[in-house]
Amino acid sequence: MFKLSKKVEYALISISHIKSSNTDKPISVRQISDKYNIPNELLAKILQTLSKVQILDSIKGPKGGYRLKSSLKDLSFVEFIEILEGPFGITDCMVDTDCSQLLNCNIINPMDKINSKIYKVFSDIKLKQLT
Amino acid sequence: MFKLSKKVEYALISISHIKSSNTDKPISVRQISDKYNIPNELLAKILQTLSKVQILDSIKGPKGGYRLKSSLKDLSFVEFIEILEGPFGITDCMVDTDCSQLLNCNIINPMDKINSKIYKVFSDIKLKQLT
DNA sequence: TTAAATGCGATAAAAAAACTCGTATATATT
DNA sequence: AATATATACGAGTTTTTTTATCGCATTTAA
Repeated sequence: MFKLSKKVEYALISISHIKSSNTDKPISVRQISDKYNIPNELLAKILQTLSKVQILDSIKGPKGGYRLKSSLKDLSFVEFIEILEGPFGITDCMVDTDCSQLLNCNIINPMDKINSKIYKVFSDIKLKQLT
Repeated sequence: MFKLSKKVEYALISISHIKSSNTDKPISVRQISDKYNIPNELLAKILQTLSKVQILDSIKGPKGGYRLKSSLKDLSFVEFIEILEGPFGITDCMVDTDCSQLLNCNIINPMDKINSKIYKVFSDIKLKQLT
Protein backbone atom coordinates (compact mmCIF):
# COMPACT_ATOMS: atom_id res chain seq x y z
CA MET A 1 0.00 0.00 0.00
CA PHE A 2 1.22 3.43 -0.91
CA LYS A 3 4.29 2.20 -2.70
CA LEU A 4 5.92 3.75 -5.70
CA SER A 5 5.85 1.33 -8.63
CA LYS A 6 8.94 -0.33 -10.03
CA LYS A 7 8.20 1.42 -13.30
CA VAL A 8 8.68 4.77 -11.63
CA GLU A 9 11.75 3.61 -9.72
CA TYR A 10 13.40 2.13 -12.82
CA ALA A 11 12.62 5.24 -14.82
CA LEU A 12 14.22 7.49 -12.21
CA ILE A 13 17.27 5.24 -11.93
CA SER A 14 17.69 5.37 -15.69
CA ILE A 15 17.33 9.11 -16.07
CA SER A 16 19.66 9.64 -13.17
CA HIS A 17 22.19 7.25 -14.66
CA ILE A 18 22.09 8.79 -18.11
CA LYS A 19 22.41 12.26 -16.65
CA SER A 20 25.41 11.42 -14.52
CA SER A 21 27.19 9.58 -17.29
CA ASN A 22 28.17 12.90 -18.87
CA THR A 23 28.70 11.64 -22.37
CA ASP A 24 27.25 12.16 -25.80
CA LYS A 25 27.24 8.45 -26.50
CA PRO A 26 23.81 6.91 -26.20
CA ILE A 27 23.34 4.60 -23.23
CA SER A 28 21.76 1.24 -24.06
CA VAL A 29 19.05 -0.50 -22.08
CA ARG A 30 21.49 -3.34 -21.48
CA GLN A 31 24.05 -1.11 -19.77
CA ILE A 32 21.46 0.13 -17.32
CA SER A 33 19.68 -3.18 -16.73
CA ASP A 34 22.98 -4.90 -16.03
CA LYS A 35 24.31 -2.32 -13.65
CA TYR A 36 21.15 -1.92 -11.60
CA ASN A 37 19.82 -5.45 -11.83
CA ILE A 38 16.69 -4.56 -13.70
CA PRO A 39 14.90 -6.98 -16.06
CA ASN A 40 16.04 -5.96 -19.51
CA GLU A 41 12.78 -6.26 -21.43
CA LEU A 42 10.88 -4.43 -18.77
CA LEU A 43 13.30 -1.55 -18.71
CA ALA A 44 13.21 -1.42 -22.50
CA LYS A 45 9.46 -0.78 -22.35
CA ILE A 46 9.87 1.95 -19.83
CA LEU A 47 12.54 3.78 -21.78
CA GLN A 48 10.41 3.49 -24.90
CA THR A 49 7.67 5.30 -23.01
CA LEU A 50 10.06 8.00 -21.85
CA SER A 51 11.20 8.42 -25.41
CA LYS A 52 7.65 8.74 -26.71
CA VAL A 53 6.90 11.55 -24.26
CA GLN A 54 10.05 13.44 -25.17
CA ILE A 55 12.00 12.86 -22.02
CA LEU A 56 14.62 10.79 -23.80
CA ASP A 57 15.92 10.67 -27.36
CA SER A 58 16.32 7.20 -28.81
CA ILE A 59 19.03 6.14 -31.23
CA LYS A 60 18.50 2.87 -33.08
CA GLY A 61 21.00 0.38 -34.33
CA PRO A 62 24.34 -0.78 -32.94
CA LYS A 63 25.87 1.77 -30.59
CA GLY A 64 22.35 3.04 -30.18
CA GLY A 65 20.52 3.67 -26.94
CA TYR A 66 19.09 6.66 -25.17
CA ARG A 67 20.17 10.20 -24.43
CA LEU A 68 18.50 12.86 -22.36
CA LYS A 69 16.37 15.14 -24.46
CA SER A 70 18.20 18.42 -24.22
CA SER A 71 15.04 20.47 -24.51
CA LEU A 72 13.46 18.63 -21.60
CA LYS A 73 11.19 20.92 -19.64
CA ASP A 74 11.20 20.41 -15.92
CA LEU A 75 8.30 18.11 -15.23
CA SER A 76 6.86 17.80 -11.75
CA PHE A 77 7.01 14.41 -10.10
CA VAL A 78 3.22 13.96 -10.41
CA GLU A 79 3.37 14.63 -14.10
CA PHE A 80 6.15 12.09 -14.36
CA ILE A 81 4.18 9.53 -12.35
CA GLU A 82 1.09 10.10 -14.46
CA ILE A 83 3.05 9.51 -17.67
CA LEU A 84 3.99 6.06 -16.42
CA GLU A 85 0.99 5.10 -14.32
CA GLY A 86 -1.99 7.14 -15.43
CA PRO A 87 -4.08 9.51 -13.31
CA PHE A 88 -2.95 9.99 -9.75
CA GLY A 89 -5.27 9.62 -6.76
CA ILE A 90 -5.16 8.00 -3.33
CA THR A 91 -8.61 6.44 -3.75
CA ASP A 92 -10.48 5.16 -6.79
CA CYS A 93 -13.11 7.84 -6.47
CA MET A 94 -10.46 10.53 -6.95
CA VAL A 95 -9.73 9.05 -10.35
CA ASP A 96 -12.83 7.43 -11.76
CA THR A 97 -16.28 7.50 -10.27
CA ASP A 98 -17.27 3.90 -9.77
CA CYS A 99 -17.17 3.15 -6.08
CA SER A 100 -19.67 1.05 -4.18
CA GLN A 101 -19.55 3.42 -1.22
CA LEU A 102 -20.34 6.53 -3.20
CA LEU A 103 -23.99 6.75 -2.19
CA ASN A 104 -23.43 6.98 1.53
CA CYS A 105 -19.75 7.79 1.68
CA ASN A 106 -19.00 9.56 4.92
CA ILE A 107 -15.28 10.07 4.41
CA ILE A 108 -15.03 11.59 0.97
CA ASN A 109 -14.31 15.09 2.28
CA PRO A 110 -11.32 14.19 4.44
CA MET A 111 -10.06 11.84 1.71
CA ASP A 112 -10.22 14.65 -0.77
CA LYS A 113 -8.16 16.86 1.51
CA ILE A 114 -5.51 14.21 2.01
CA ASN A 115 -5.41 13.61 -1.72
CA SER A 116 -4.78 17.30 -2.33
CA LYS A 117 -1.98 17.39 0.18
CA ILE A 118 -0.19 14.41 -1.32
CA TYR A 119 -0.79 15.75 -4.79
CA LYS A 120 0.79 19.02 -3.74
CA VAL A 121 3.86 17.31 -2.29
CA PHE A 122 4.36 15.54 -5.59
CA SER A 123 3.71 18.67 -7.64
CA ASP A 124 6.25 20.65 -5.69
CA ILE A 125 8.94 18.06 -6.36
CA LYS A 126 10.55 18.46 -9.76
CA LEU A 127 12.06 15.68 -11.82
CA LYS A 128 15.34 17.59 -12.04
CA GLN A 129 15.66 17.58 -8.28
CA LEU A 130 15.41 13.81 -8.25
CA THR A 131 17.90 12.90 -10.91
CA MET B 1 -0.11 2.69 -7.20
CA PHE B 2 -0.18 4.93 -4.20
CA LYS B 3 -3.70 3.98 -3.23
CA LEU B 4 -5.10 3.75 0.24
CA SER B 5 -6.20 0.19 0.96
CA LYS B 6 -9.82 -0.81 1.37
CA LYS B 7 -8.95 -1.89 4.90
CA VAL B 8 -8.05 1.68 5.78
CA GLU B 9 -11.06 3.09 3.97
CA TYR B 10 -13.49 0.67 5.62
CA ALA B 11 -11.97 1.35 9.03
CA LEU B 12 -12.37 5.10 8.62
CA ILE B 13 -15.93 4.73 7.37
CA SER B 14 -16.76 2.60 10.40
CA ILE B 15 -15.23 4.87 13.00
CA SER B 16 -16.84 7.86 11.38
CA HIS B 17 -20.20 6.09 11.34
CA ILE B 18 -20.02 4.97 14.95
CA LYS B 19 -18.96 8.44 16.05
CA SER B 20 -21.77 10.21 14.24
CA SER B 21 -24.42 7.78 15.43
CA ASN B 22 -24.41 9.46 18.86
CA THR B 23 -25.78 6.56 20.81
CA ASP B 24 -24.69 4.26 23.59
CA LYS B 25 -26.04 1.23 21.77
CA PRO B 26 -23.32 -0.81 20.17
CA ILE B 27 -23.28 -0.74 16.36
CA SER B 28 -23.04 -4.15 14.72
CA VAL B 29 -20.84 -5.06 11.76
CA ARG B 30 -24.00 -5.83 9.81
CA GLN B 31 -25.40 -2.33 10.23
CA ILE B 32 -22.25 -0.81 8.80
CA SER B 33 -21.64 -3.35 6.06
CA ASP B 34 -25.23 -3.00 4.85
CA LYS B 35 -25.27 0.76 4.81
CA TYR B 36 -21.94 1.25 3.08
CA ASN B 37 -21.95 -1.81 0.87
CA ILE B 38 -18.92 -3.44 2.48
CA PRO B 39 -18.39 -7.23 2.55
CA ASN B 40 -19.54 -8.30 5.97
CA GLU B 41 -16.85 -10.83 6.86
CA LEU B 42 -14.10 -8.52 5.72
CA LEU B 43 -15.41 -5.65 7.79
CA ALA B 44 -15.74 -7.97 10.77
CA LYS B 45 -12.02 -8.70 10.61
CA ILE B 46 -11.14 -5.05 10.43
CA LEU B 47 -13.28 -4.08 13.41
CA GLN B 48 -11.77 -6.97 15.38
CA THR B 49 -8.37 -5.43 14.74
CA LEU B 50 -9.55 -2.01 15.84
CA SER B 51 -10.94 -3.58 18.97
CA LYS B 52 -7.66 -5.35 19.74
CA VAL B 53 -5.71 -2.10 19.54
CA GLN B 54 -8.14 -0.29 21.81
CA ILE B 55 -9.75 1.95 19.26
CA LEU B 56 -13.12 0.25 19.64
CA ASP B 57 -14.84 -1.62 22.47
CA SER B 58 -16.57 -4.83 21.45
CA ILE B 59 -19.77 -6.16 22.96
CA LYS B 60 -20.64 -9.78 22.25
CA GLY B 61 -24.02 -11.45 21.93
CA PRO B 62 -27.34 -10.25 20.57
CA LYS B 63 -27.57 -6.47 20.57
CA GLY B 64 -23.80 -6.54 20.60
CA GLY B 65 -21.44 -4.69 18.32
CA TYR B 66 -18.86 -1.96 18.64
CA ARG B 67 -18.57 1.34 20.45
CA LEU B 68 -15.85 3.94 20.32
CA LYS B 69 -13.37 3.49 23.11
CA SER B 70 -13.95 6.59 25.23
CA SER B 71 -10.35 6.76 26.35
CA LEU B 72 -9.12 6.75 22.75
CA LYS B 73 -5.95 8.80 22.42
CA ASP B 74 -5.66 10.78 19.23
CA LEU B 75 -3.63 8.63 16.88
CA SER B 76 -1.96 10.10 13.85
CA PHE B 77 -3.02 8.83 10.47
CA VAL B 78 0.32 7.03 9.95
CA GLU B 79 -0.07 5.22 13.24
CA PHE B 80 -3.56 4.24 12.17
CA ILE B 81 -2.34 3.02 8.77
CA GLU B 82 0.46 1.04 10.36
CA ILE B 83 -1.96 -0.72 12.69
CA LEU B 84 -3.85 -2.03 9.68
CA GLU B 85 -1.10 -2.41 7.09
CA GLY B 86 2.23 -2.68 8.85
CA PRO B 87 5.24 -0.42 8.47
CA PHE B 88 4.83 2.55 6.18
CA GLY B 89 7.23 3.40 3.35
CA ILE B 90 6.98 4.45 -0.29
CA THR B 91 9.62 1.92 -1.40
CA ASP B 92 10.57 -1.52 -0.11
CA CYS B 93 13.98 -0.33 1.02
CA MET B 94 12.35 2.15 3.40
CA VAL B 95 10.75 -0.78 5.18
CA ASP B 96 12.90 -3.87 4.85
CA THR B 97 16.32 -4.05 3.28
CA ASP B 98 16.06 -6.59 0.51
CA CYS B 99 16.18 -4.76 -2.77
CA SER B 100 18.04 -5.88 -5.87
CA GLN B 101 19.11 -2.31 -6.64
CA LEU B 102 20.66 -1.64 -3.26
CA LEU B 103 24.28 -2.08 -4.36
CA ASN B 104 24.29 0.61 -6.99
CA CYS B 105 21.15 2.52 -6.14
CA ASN B 106 21.46 6.05 -7.41
CA ILE B 107 18.09 7.34 -6.24
CA ILE B 108 17.95 6.35 -2.59
CA ASN B 109 18.62 9.85 -1.31
CA PRO B 110 15.80 11.58 -3.14
CA MET B 111 13.50 8.64 -2.37
CA ASP B 112 14.29 9.01 1.29
CA LYS B 113 13.40 12.69 1.17
CA ILE B 114 10.09 12.04 -0.54
CA ASN B 115 9.33 9.32 1.97
CA SER B 116 9.91 11.73 4.85
CA LYS B 117 7.65 14.31 3.30
CA ILE B 118 4.80 11.90 2.81
CA TYR B 119 5.36 10.46 6.25
CA LYS B 120 5.11 13.93 7.70
CA VAL B 121 1.87 14.68 5.89
CA PHE B 122 0.38 11.53 7.38
CA SER B 123 1.80 12.24 10.84
CA ASP B 124 0.33 15.70 10.91
CA ILE B 125 -3.13 14.37 10.12
CA LYS B 126 -4.93 13.08 13.20
CA LEU B 127 -7.54 10.35 13.21
CA LYS B 128 -9.99 12.66 14.98
CA GLN B 129 -9.80 15.13 12.13
CA LEU B 130 -10.83 12.43 9.71
CA THR B 131 -13.83 10.96 11.48
C1' DT C 1 25.39 -8.99 -44.68
C1' DT C 2 25.40 -9.36 -39.96
C1' DA C 3 24.84 -8.14 -35.36
C1' DA C 4 23.30 -4.91 -32.02
C1' DA C 5 20.20 -1.94 -30.88
C1' DT C 6 15.11 0.07 -30.29
C1' DG C 7 9.61 -0.56 -31.13
C1' DC C 8 5.61 -2.81 -29.91
C1' DG C 9 1.76 -5.99 -28.96
C1' DA C 10 0.45 -9.96 -26.45
C1' DT C 11 0.91 -12.95 -22.77
C1' DA C 12 2.54 -15.12 -18.43
C1' DA C 13 3.96 -15.22 -13.67
C1' DA C 14 4.13 -13.42 -9.16
C1' DA C 15 2.60 -10.72 -5.54
C1' DA C 16 -0.67 -8.18 -3.12
C1' DA C 17 -5.23 -7.07 -2.01
C1' DA C 18 -9.84 -8.25 -1.32
C1' DC C 19 -12.94 -11.43 0.09
C1' DT C 20 -15.01 -16.07 2.03
C1' DC C 21 -15.61 -19.97 5.10
C1' DG C 22 -15.69 -22.81 9.16
C1' DT C 23 -15.75 -23.20 13.80
C1' DA C 24 -15.65 -21.36 18.46
C1' DT C 25 -17.36 -18.42 22.11
C1' DA C 26 -20.31 -15.08 24.49
C1' DT C 27 -24.86 -13.39 25.83
C1' DA C 28 -29.70 -11.39 25.53
C1' DT C 29 -34.21 -13.07 25.00
C1' DT C 30 -37.86 -16.34 25.35
C1' DA D 1 -32.42 -24.45 29.13
C1' DA D 2 -32.70 -23.44 24.23
C1' DT D 3 -32.21 -20.39 20.54
C1' DA D 4 -30.68 -16.76 17.86
C1' DT D 5 -27.55 -13.02 17.27
C1' DA D 6 -23.42 -11.23 17.95
C1' DT D 7 -18.02 -11.12 18.04
C1' DA D 8 -13.16 -13.98 17.58
C1' DC D 9 -10.03 -15.98 14.75
C1' DG D 10 -7.40 -18.99 11.69
C1' DA D 11 -7.21 -20.77 7.13
C1' DG D 12 -8.13 -20.60 2.50
C1' DT D 13 -9.76 -18.69 -2.04
C1' DT D 14 -10.49 -15.39 -5.62
C1' DT D 15 -9.55 -11.23 -7.93
C1' DT D 16 -6.80 -7.52 -9.19
C1' DT D 17 -2.60 -5.32 -9.80
C1' DT D 18 2.07 -5.39 -10.58
C1' DT D 19 6.01 -7.24 -12.52
C1' DA D 20 8.23 -9.73 -15.98
C1' DT D 21 8.70 -12.39 -20.45
C1' DC D 22 8.26 -13.58 -25.42
C1' DG D 23 8.12 -13.03 -30.32
C1' DC D 24 8.56 -10.55 -34.19
C1' DA D 25 9.59 -6.18 -36.65
C1' DT D 26 12.57 -2.28 -37.79
C1' DT D 27 16.75 0.48 -37.89
C1' DT D 28 21.60 1.13 -38.65
C1' DA D 29 26.79 0.84 -37.73
C1' DA D 30 30.55 -1.90 -39.08
